[in-house]
Amino acid sequence: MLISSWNVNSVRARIDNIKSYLVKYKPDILVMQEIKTEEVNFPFDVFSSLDYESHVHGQKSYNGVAIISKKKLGNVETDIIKDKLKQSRIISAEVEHKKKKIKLINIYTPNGNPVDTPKYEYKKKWLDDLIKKLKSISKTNKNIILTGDFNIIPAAEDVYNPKSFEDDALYRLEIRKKFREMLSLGFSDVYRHFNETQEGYTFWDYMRGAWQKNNGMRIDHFLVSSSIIDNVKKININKDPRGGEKPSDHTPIEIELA
DNA sequence: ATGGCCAGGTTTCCTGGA
Repeated sequence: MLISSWNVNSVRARIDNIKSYLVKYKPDILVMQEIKTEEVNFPFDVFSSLDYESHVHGQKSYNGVAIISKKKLGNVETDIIKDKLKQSRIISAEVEHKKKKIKLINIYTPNGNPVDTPKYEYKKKWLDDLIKKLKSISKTNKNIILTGDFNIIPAAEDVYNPKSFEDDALYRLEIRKKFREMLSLGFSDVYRHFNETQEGYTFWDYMRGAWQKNNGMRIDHFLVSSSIIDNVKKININKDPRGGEKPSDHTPIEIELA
């Protein structure tokens, strides 16, 4: 089973890119972030014509997440975190794989910049609420896949210029600690599980020729429970879409479950 | 050495992104 996560930076502006990606790589499940549209304007028909069912937690202009799947999903929820600002940043569902009932959680963590503003406080609170929820879910379901745009650079090797990001909301020590806190609950950072030091950027800014210079960062992740890690055959950061026409600034990250 | 982008909506500027 191939599961992919991609911050598409507008599902409507990116629809041709997404279609090409689905046709070429045929993920069983694609979770998307920053769809930037309400459910009423979501292109359900495009995805159903490619045999995907769609589940959407939309929002006008900003944020918004969705899960599209070739496999039947159960128990879709969009409110497992109470979001004070009512932003659409999480959607979860259950999928069955090899007799395991897996809870798949798709997140779009707040960016948090600039750090001396309420935006940063919102990010910290949002991550604290997520961590609390992960703890409680873990009690009843041991098979969890947490994926999406975490807006966290976990370590120095995950950004082209760590020095300049020390006081950035994506890399501040306080934020990296929240990522470690998630790992301490028993999750594996799948990319680092398979790649000890190799860089694995998933985002390159549109500005300053970042893509051409490979000035990237690793902020999109797959975290899986210990019960799932042995099912993971491989993880791949698929750079093709980032190099294409009118790309998103993020590129898909994919895991293959055996 | 410096600045460089893109999307949506409130549309010819503003906000947000990372």
